[in-house]
Amino acid sequence: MNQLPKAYEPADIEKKWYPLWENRGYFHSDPNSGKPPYSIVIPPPNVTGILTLGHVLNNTLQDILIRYYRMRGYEVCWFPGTDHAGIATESKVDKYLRAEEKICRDDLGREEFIRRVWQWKEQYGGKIIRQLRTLGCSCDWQRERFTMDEGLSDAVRKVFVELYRKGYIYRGQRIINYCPVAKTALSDEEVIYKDVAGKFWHFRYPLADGSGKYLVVATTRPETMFGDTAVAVNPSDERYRELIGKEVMLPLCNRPIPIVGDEHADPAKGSGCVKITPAHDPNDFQVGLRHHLKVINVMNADASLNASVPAEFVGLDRYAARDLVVRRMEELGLLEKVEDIRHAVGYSERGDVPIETIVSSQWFCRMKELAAPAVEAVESGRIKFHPERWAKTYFHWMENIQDWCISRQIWWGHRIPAWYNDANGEVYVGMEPPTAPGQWRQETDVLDTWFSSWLWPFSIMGWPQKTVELEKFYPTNALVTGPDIIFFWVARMIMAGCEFMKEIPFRDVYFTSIIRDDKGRKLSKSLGNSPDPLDVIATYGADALRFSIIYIAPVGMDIQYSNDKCELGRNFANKLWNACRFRQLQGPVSENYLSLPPVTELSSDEQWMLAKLDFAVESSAKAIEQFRFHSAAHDIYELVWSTFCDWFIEAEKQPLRGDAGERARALRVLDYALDRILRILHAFMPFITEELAHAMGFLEDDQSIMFAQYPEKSGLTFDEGAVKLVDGKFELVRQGRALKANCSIPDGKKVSFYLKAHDARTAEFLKAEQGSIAGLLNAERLEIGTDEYDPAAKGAAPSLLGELGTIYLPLAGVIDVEAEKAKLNAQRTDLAGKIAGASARLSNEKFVSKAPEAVVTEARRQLEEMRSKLERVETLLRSFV
RNA sequence: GGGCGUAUAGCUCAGUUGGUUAGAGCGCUACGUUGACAUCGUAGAGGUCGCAGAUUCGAGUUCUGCUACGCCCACCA
Repeated sequence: MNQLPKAYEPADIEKKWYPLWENRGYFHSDPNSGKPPYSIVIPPPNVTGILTLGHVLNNTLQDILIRYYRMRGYEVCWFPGTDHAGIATESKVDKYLRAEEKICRDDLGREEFIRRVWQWKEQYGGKIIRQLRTLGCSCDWQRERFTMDEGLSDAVRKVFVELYRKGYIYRGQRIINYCPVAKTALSDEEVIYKDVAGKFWHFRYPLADGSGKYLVVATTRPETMFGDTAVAVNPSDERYRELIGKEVMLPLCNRPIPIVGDEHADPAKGSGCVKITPAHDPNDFQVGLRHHLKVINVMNADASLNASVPAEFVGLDRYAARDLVVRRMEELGLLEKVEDIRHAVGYSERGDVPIETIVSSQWFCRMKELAAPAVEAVESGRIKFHPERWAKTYFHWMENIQDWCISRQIWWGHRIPAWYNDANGEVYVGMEPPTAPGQWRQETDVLDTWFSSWLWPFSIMGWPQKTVELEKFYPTNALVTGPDIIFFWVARMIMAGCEFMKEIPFRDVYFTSIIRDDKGRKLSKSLGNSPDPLDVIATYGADALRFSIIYIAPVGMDIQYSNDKCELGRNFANKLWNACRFRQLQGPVSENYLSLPPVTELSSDEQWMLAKLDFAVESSAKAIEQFRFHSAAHDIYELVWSTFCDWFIEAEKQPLRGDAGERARALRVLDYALDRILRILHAFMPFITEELAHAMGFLEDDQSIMFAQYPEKSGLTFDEGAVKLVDGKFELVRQGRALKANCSIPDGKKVSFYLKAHDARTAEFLKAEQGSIAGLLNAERLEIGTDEYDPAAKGAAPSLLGELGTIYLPLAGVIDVEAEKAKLNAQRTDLAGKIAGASARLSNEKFVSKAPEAVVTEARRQLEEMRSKLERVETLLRSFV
């Protein structure tokens, strides 16, 4: 066994263990094992993606669950993989080709472009998957999948065909969101609304009867006026009732359009007249349907104006057209006024440009029927959300669910399995191309990326084939993801699971916090405030990053992250390292550390330690099972640093210097505790715990802490009184140190203390602990008694009162009497106030009669205690006179 | 417009079903290398728990209203 270096250096250790784990197949699961299953599917990162702090948090949490349940004896499987991310990848590769080869998508043509994307994917894709290994994630890499793998593509086609045959999937002409950069339709969820400054133009539309009268209509989108096919007024609006059925002359086009009566027009808004552009506005589209209006699309795919508009506007970009329309209207004296407004404008999620709403022929999926069982699954509690409140968001969306626009006019993705026969107008939809004779032309559109993602929990396990993986691991246990994709992904997976598997895809959904910088800003490349996790790992270590991010993650709120917060985890790792180093310097591991001697043979300190350890074993396990990771991390941190290192190791330095029996027992308890601490911690800090478990001799070379059993409680029953006495003992030690510090005595200088116990039984305990207390105080001499101690007789002595007694620091002649008196007076005032409060409460008849018995008894006990404390303070004060 | 969240120490946050004297980490101050650890130790300063009411013997904790900040959904001709 090599001696541990003085400081923990994570780099080499992390590099050593991960390949070893992976090569030994530790991450690979056996669906045929008899163990109970525990499974998670990874939220598949984009194949173009690189590791961000969001991924670090998300995947650390999943790894904690996986490692925890593995140690609990489950057959765990964490299914990893990546998403083809249609639009994102297509534009990324397009950019790459433009930069590297000065060619673009359209130069290559569909087939060649797709070939090049695959090529790019093989070469650069999936980087994030390699980075997850650096973080220590114990994914079953042999089961890694990609959403465009053959099997997963089968699943997509099968689902499409099934839903088509069921009548849920249909092709229709409707208003959709359109991104002029990606030149494709988008779903409602891919539109981000931003509040921006804009203008509200009020135009005069002259009546067609030549009377010179006009109607005023207002718009934020002047360039779409060429698509106007009516002006609507409310039928109940007296001002315009007479005009319904008449026509206005659409300026610039000089095309007459009807005035229709429709409830959509709100008499209270503006002039009460509203222009109707069915091709470019969802509401107007509905009005158009009601009145059988013409639908005139005025835009090309890139959002420039098309040939349906007057010649001087054709080909103009939408914003150039807007300016020109306004100018021409003004010239015609038809611009009534312009208002500045702030309004929400839809932006394309990927392209970050304003989207267009246009009428277009697309494929849709009807969602209402699919939503019903998915709502029920969450309502009934079969699926639980953590934090629970996200269920409200989910219900709200599900109850108002709209049909899903699933077709995309791009090339990278699952091509829609539909074929058209132009000769007879027939449409064929099937898993395989049509075999019927005739000229068949396949649909050129591909499916929305999420149309494969929503099948992920079962397509990754081989569906539609019947596989042992599905049999064993579906439904999965937990899903860990961000609340930002609750609609995109979580809701749809639940729907798909219910529809195609007739079974929910997961039981618990844990929504992670969003990570921000230390100023509360979102992390983004453009702000340059997005740290590279690999740099952080290189600086602090993967364990440190993992532990820190869990430790600082507030419950259900955003995380304020900065790299220096990783010092917490690094320091913690180093503390643990040195605790083990201390133990190692004491000699080889105890033979029998896996068990404990009977309680009666343990010192009170040891009982104290083991009682705290038992508590932490239980509380941290419960916290993990309830998805309170942050609380588990805090419990363990406290256990290791404060309980084990600050107090227990320090206290055990005495028995370690004792006789052989005492020393052996101390070593055995230290080993027992350390072994368990490492196992509790392993899920959080996999590398250092594996290293230490081996270095300490807890494991053989061919073993791994990954499969060590998660600790159970010791099974011993500790004397509660004894544990409390130790708490009191440590309090006295703390007070003794405080006395020394208050008198400005350097730690290194040895002084004598006098300890007066409150009663004979306590005195007996303290006497038994005399050596221990003296050691912890680094005291020259420590006297213990119950007899009356007269500080004046030995010179004025500063003192402090604890639960068990009073500790004195006799300093003949050297202490500041006035300062001492001031301190005691402050203590007296404090106690008197509290006693007044407590006795007031106790003399309140209502409190005594209504509060639970235990609370009243406890209050009485405390009052008594404070009174006797006060008495002692006053005695001391008198002694100074 | 509808919904959700947050407000506790200088900063970031804990605080379980109401029950004594509200905690931690970082930062700050003082002292300190006693053979695990200066990535450390010891001690200390620092809080009328956003505001106003209500319920209760008792409220950081429950209820109502308000203020501030943040997020989501919808609408905006």
